[in-house]
Amino acid sequence: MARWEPDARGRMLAAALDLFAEKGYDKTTAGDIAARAGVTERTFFRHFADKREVLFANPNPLDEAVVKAIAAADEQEGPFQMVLDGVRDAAVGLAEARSREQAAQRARIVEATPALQERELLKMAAMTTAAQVALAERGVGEPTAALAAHTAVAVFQAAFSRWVSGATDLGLPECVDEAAAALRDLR
Amino acid sequence: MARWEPDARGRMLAAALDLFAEKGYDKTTAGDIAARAGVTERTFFRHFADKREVLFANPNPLDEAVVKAIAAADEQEGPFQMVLDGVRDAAVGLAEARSREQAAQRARIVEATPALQERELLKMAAMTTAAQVALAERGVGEPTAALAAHTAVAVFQAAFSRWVSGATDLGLPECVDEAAAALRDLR
DNA sequence: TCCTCCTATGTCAGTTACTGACATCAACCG
DNA sequence: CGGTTGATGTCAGTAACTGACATAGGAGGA
Repeated sequence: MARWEPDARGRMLAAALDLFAEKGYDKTTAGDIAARAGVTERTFFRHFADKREVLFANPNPLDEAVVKAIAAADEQEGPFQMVLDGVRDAAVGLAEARSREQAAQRARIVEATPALQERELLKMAAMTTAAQVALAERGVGEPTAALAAHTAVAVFQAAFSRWVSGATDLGLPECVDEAAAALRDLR
Repeated sequence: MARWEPDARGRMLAAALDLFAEKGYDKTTAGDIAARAGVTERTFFRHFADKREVLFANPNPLDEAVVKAIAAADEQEGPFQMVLDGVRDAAVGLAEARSREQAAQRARIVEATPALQERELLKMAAMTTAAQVALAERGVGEPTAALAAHTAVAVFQAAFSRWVSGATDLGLPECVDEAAAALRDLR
């Protein structure tokens, strides 16, 4: 028999989501989450760098998909299109990992808490930087790489918020296509 | 005679900048800053919502310039151009308020500290949202407004980082122009 | 002139997010 | 069977905040 119940991490993840939805992020202490998961607070902080991270612990981060797509992109595609393809792949992956309702609940929690918005922004910025670096490796110089990356990520964010809002029946990847089309019409 | 030295806030602002540059953000406690400014820690937190805010307490925030410019924009300008004009105005304001060297020192501190990057990102996001709202008031719908705002802010960020890097002799507003031109060539 | 309210600050105790050091013990490995 | 490992517990400590209350110049009115 094991010394402890297995999957402490999974239990903490679930407990955190529940508690944040029930009482809100601010009124939930790290100790609360640990207690509901049947572990100590110290164990919580061994698994998650900080209280916010529990909402951002993602087994397959979006960055990867983006970087991979850029590395594999067709030679003659423009830099923006490269990142956009990557972002679309990431969207496919995300939609497979989470239902829209799950994503929406999480989004509601994040939206209600500035501290969590900050962290989300940081993750998006990491994705942007990753794309930038990947572009640089394909020979794209500054500031083109930065702009392409920022713009494509903006498309992703617009698509994501539209998907989550429930204003459309489209899937997340299709929302990306839609937002990309809107961008082309911009200017 | 006054009960306390005047301009406690200004002293804390200066002390914080000094200490962050000397010891780094993480190794500087709120108490350290307060002590150097000749006040108590409690007073520090009365002036700044949290330790990070001391680096972001800006008398005239960039948002304002952007919103104002969008509200005043020419009827026939496209939404992206409206935000871009606003962002350029903001750049003029920022360059007037701070020398490039001041901006660079601050940027170095922020760059070295994830917690500060998060806050910076949040401020940028606030600027984006403000622009989005201002566009909506001019009748621009979603997701166009979101994309225009995000893209223009990306231009600003690219311009700012180029200006601060010292890789060019251009002023900040001219860097914005340059980045905007690079964007037009993108696709 | 004196009284009163206002405001910025000080004082202090408390909560919560984290961190480091060390102990424990099932499981695994030779 | 004994030694090692790894996930967890325990405990003490630091630092970021927060709320409640005290203090005393200064401004304004009676």
